[in-house]
Amino acid sequence: MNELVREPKQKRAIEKKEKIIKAGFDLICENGYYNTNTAQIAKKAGVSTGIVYQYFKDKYDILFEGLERYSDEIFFPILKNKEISFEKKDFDKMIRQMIEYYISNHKISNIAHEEIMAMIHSDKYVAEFYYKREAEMSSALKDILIKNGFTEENLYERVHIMMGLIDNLCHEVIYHKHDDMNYELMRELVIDTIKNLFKNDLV
Amino acid sequence: MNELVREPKQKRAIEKKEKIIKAGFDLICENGYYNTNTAQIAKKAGVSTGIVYQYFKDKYDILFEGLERYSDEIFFPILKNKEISFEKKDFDKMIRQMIEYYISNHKISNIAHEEIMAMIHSDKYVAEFYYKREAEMSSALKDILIKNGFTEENLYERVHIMMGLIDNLCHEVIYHKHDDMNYELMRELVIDTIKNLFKNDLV
Amino acid sequence: MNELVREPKQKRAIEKKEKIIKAGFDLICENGYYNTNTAQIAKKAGVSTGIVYQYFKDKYDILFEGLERYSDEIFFPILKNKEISFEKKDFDKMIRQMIEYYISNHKISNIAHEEIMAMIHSDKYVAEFYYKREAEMSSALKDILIKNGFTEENLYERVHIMMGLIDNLCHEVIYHKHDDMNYELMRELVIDTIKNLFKNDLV
Amino acid sequence: MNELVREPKQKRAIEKKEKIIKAGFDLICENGYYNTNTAQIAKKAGVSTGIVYQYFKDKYDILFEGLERYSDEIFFPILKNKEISFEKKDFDKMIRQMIEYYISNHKISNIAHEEIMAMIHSDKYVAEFYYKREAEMSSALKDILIKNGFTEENLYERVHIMMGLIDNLCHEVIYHKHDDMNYELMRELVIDTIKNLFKNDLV
DNA sequence: TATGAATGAGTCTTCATTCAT
DNA sequence: AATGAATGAAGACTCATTCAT
Repeated sequence: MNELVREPKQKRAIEKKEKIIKAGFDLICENGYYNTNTAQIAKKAGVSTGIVYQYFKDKYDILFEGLERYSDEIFFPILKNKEISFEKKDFDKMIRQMIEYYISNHKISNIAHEEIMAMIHSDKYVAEFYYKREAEMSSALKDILIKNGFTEENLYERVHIMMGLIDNLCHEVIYHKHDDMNYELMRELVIDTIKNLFKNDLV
Repeated sequence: MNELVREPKQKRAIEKKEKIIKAGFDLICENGYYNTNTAQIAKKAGVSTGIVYQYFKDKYDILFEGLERYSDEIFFPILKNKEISFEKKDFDKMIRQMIEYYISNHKISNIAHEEIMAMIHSDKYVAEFYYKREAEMSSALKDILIKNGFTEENLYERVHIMMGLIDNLCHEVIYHKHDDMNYELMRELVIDTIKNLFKNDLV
Repeated sequence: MNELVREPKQKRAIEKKEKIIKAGFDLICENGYYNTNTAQIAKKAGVSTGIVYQYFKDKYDILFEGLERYSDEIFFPILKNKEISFEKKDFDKMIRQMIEYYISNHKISNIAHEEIMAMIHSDKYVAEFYYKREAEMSSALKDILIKNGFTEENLYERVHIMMGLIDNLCHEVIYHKHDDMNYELMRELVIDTIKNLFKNDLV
Repeated sequence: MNELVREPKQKRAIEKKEKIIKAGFDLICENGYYNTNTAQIAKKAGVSTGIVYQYFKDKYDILFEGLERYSDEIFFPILKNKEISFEKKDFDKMIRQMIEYYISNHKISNIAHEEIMAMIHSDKYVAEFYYKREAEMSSALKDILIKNGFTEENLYERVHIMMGLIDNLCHEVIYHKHDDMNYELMRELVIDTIKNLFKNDLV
């Protein structure tokens, strides 16, 4: 363990640190944590192996800082999307937009998404981080909905269930096209189900 | 890579192979694939390291055969449960039983479940295997429901959505107790949601 | 840390372990612990680097087992010397023989002696081991002297002081020939001093 | 190897160099040469790592200059002690004072003493330096004794033997309390032995 | 079949030293 | 004269896989 891990202050150093994080995270997202080594990370970041350990405690630390920087982009980009209308009257449209957005986003970071999910399931701290972030995002979405006139009652729970439904649907659509599953139909069933969850708000 | 992997025919040999699979799978489930080595597996199985490579192409092969043998126990034990009534008139009870069963089962194989989920997300072939099995199980459940009087229309899709809802709920309950989430409430919401999915069958 | 360090049972394996200990100890004695690496040890022992860690927990472990095997040869060979007479009447001769023996022995394992002394001074466990062994040897010498008619009173302490005097003298003679020091004279002074320590036994 | 090591002439530069030497020596004394790195030294000295190599050829050089500055304090402080009377008539008292002083001094710089001893035994140049200094100190002590009326004959050799006896005794007392060794007794035996060495001077 | 000893490439990490600024 | 970022070789240790018996 290097006791002299430094927090870079000069602009160039900060950029270098970011480069390492990006390179490390990209590689891990592409090949998995165990199939990525520090030499590869250093090479991709355009630095020497030694410098890596002046910015990071260990290989794991690179992953973790990467998670902090980039996992929102992969898992929770919806709330940043300005085109989605969260108004009650646009509910049906909103759900459809969220699904569309989710799927297109998943498709871009397909492998990354899966590799990170793998880590969430195998590493305690990654899991902790992810679930905390997930809770924050559910809360944020809840707040947005309240602002748009949704009833507060059970809202957190309903939002959570809704996110799960969307998540499962999209995952299904993207990854494991079962031949005998009708995805158009499934999408409509999911949307109906979500609407039912919010039936009190939708008159 | 050993080209001479043999399929054991004698009884003792078959038992030995099974021992290795069991030992390997147990260890991987407990500590993860990358944190389990072949020496440990051999030791736990009570065989020499060398013999392992007469039964298996490589370490990965042990995992895979383990998956084939034991993953159902971890992921899809519900259908084997004789106490669950799948009749239409017991629908509410059925859902509750499934949730109960799912949770108690998860709790037992907590770590195993997570480690395998990790592999599903990081390994193409494990994923393929799992999703195929998942589809088979959904089909089987669908058939059971049909036998018990459920409408066939969209049934496969509805079953899939239902399983996802239960899965998310249980995962939530078991792993990441968010302080501000009311799980009793959530459970009832999920059950209502599922009932809504099958409203045509439930008059 | 390798949990699977094995204690070799087959003859060839035991020989191999001994070879590693010998190679490691020799290299450490010649170049010092920090200037010896595991690859060198393996090479000198004629084995691969990997095998080293099947017999030893770590590099330090090699050193320590070497100490247990060989340090007596370097530090306390006197008692094994059959030619030395420990009888009271031969006291003067005995001292001279011990000095001779010590010096010739030191000269052979000159560097080894110093490298181990270095470790004794810098490593807690090596020190502990050495001082325990030293005490055992002083006790053994005491017992021999008692058997040869020496008074038991204060004998342990007198033996210890005697050993220190011989040690210093020999070290002086071998390592740092100070130009202005007369070693012949010093030797005689030391012998006289020792005789004085045992004057009650020597009439 | 840096060919441009400069000898600092300005006061501030000299102070900086001294700071590095002190920091380096302190750290090495505490943790050993191999467990001290240049970054730690620079940090403790309050300078940058780069500057170190403007004042010193390499890490070893820092150690060596430290030795030159500070080793006397650790190994030969006795001669500087004004309270010790070296007169013939106070001989018994002198020996006792020296032993006391030695022990209390050892106790303070316990670890430092051992770490430097380790280097003396493992490094040729450190050994050379130390033994030269030791000889100078013996000479100085000899001169003091002559001034106080001691016979010159064999004095250098007798002083050396005496120092060795004290050294061994103190080391014994401080480091490895053997349960079965009577230290009070040993001390008296050593004092008697030393007196015997100087019996011609003590009538 | 079976053993377990043996291999050696591969991994993370450290650190003395140099270099751009 | 000074900084501290950067280098990269080197080291301890691991482990899937093979081999001699």
